[in-house]
Amino acid sequence: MNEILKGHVKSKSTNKALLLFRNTWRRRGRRDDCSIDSYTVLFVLKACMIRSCEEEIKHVHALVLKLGFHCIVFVQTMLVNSYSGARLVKDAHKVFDEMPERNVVCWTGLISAYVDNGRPDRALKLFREMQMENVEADSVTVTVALCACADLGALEMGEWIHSYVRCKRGFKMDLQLKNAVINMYAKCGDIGAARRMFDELGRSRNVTTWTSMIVGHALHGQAEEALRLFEEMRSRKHGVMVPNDVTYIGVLMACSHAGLVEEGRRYLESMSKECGLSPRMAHYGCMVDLLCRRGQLNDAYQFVVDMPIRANAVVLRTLLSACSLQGNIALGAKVRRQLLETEPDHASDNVIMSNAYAAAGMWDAKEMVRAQMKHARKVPGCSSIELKSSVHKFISGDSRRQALRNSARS
DNA sequence: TTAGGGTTAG
Repeated sequence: MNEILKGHVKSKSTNKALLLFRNTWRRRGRRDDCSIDSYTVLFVLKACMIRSCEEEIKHVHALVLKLGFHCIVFVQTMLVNSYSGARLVKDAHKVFDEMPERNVVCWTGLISAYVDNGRPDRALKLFREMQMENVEADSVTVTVALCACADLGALEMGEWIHSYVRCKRGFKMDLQLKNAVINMYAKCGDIGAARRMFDELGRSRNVTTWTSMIVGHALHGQAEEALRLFEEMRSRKHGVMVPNDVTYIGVLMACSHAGLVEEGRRYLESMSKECGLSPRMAHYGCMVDLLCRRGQLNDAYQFVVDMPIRANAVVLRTLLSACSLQGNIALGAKVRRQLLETEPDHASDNVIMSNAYAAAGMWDAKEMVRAQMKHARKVPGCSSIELKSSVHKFISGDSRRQALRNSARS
């Protein structure tokens, strides 16, 4: 049965996998050869992880305890990963805490869990704890830790990790890790270091290497270089290098930062025509941003109306912010009405609109929005700085400073 | 037979 389960999970047929397991579970006891073992629950947990269903994971977790498989490290690691996939980081951490022995894979699983769930600061703290427990990081752990640095903008920590892997004897830096280094430098503001690493890679670059560098240049406002790299990537010089949908996000971001409307439209069109890729919300979002930055608000609105998919709140908010900044009250009010349908109770939309009314001297309208805001949920603003490889987080309206002691140099 | 890799709009 395990082989069939494995096949279903591999082909992402999670329904079939769970159905097979349920039937086998029901039949248990009637036959002597009940084939449920720790491998079975491992595959079932993997199916649950793909589905990210909280109830299913908790149900299988209960079964794991009942069957006595809770001390098997493979099962425990899969539980950590499954809980993380369902955004239940506390549960993932609880499983980890209860593990009698932890190896590098389960440490990496929990570090990834925090990165995946928007807590890169906690991820780096764990990375340091892991080292203090003398568990040696491997290339996967380091790749994930570098991603946490990139998310936090923690350049010092990223540099330390980079020099650690370069100096450590016998440590093999594979391409995925090198790509993570490029991404870390680009996101942490050292575009020169990112580019040096990219140049060093030469012919061993893959599509992710190219994409990371294109996105990096775009984020630094170096649109010309980003687009030049894209054209170079597509030239025969580098063999067959097919851009993917993320590469196109980088290209559209570059166009947006440089105000290249026509080029942006052309790239969006070429995405499906030349590469057979379907634009996603993020691509349309880039185009809306591009039109807005050029001051073409009506074109941006028409673009949203003509989009083959319904605009999400992020796209509408891009448009609303641009209307507010450029003083287009009428269009702003129209977009805000759509936003209220798409995502009501988002305080920042009302703040944007209220400020727009205030800037236009429309005090009654402003007061009306302010009155509505009293019932809205407010999410506090948050920022962080890195000092001597420690990340310090500040929450607005909160005098407490959360010093996150994740010093790297221990 | 068994666990981990992270280039994504604002």
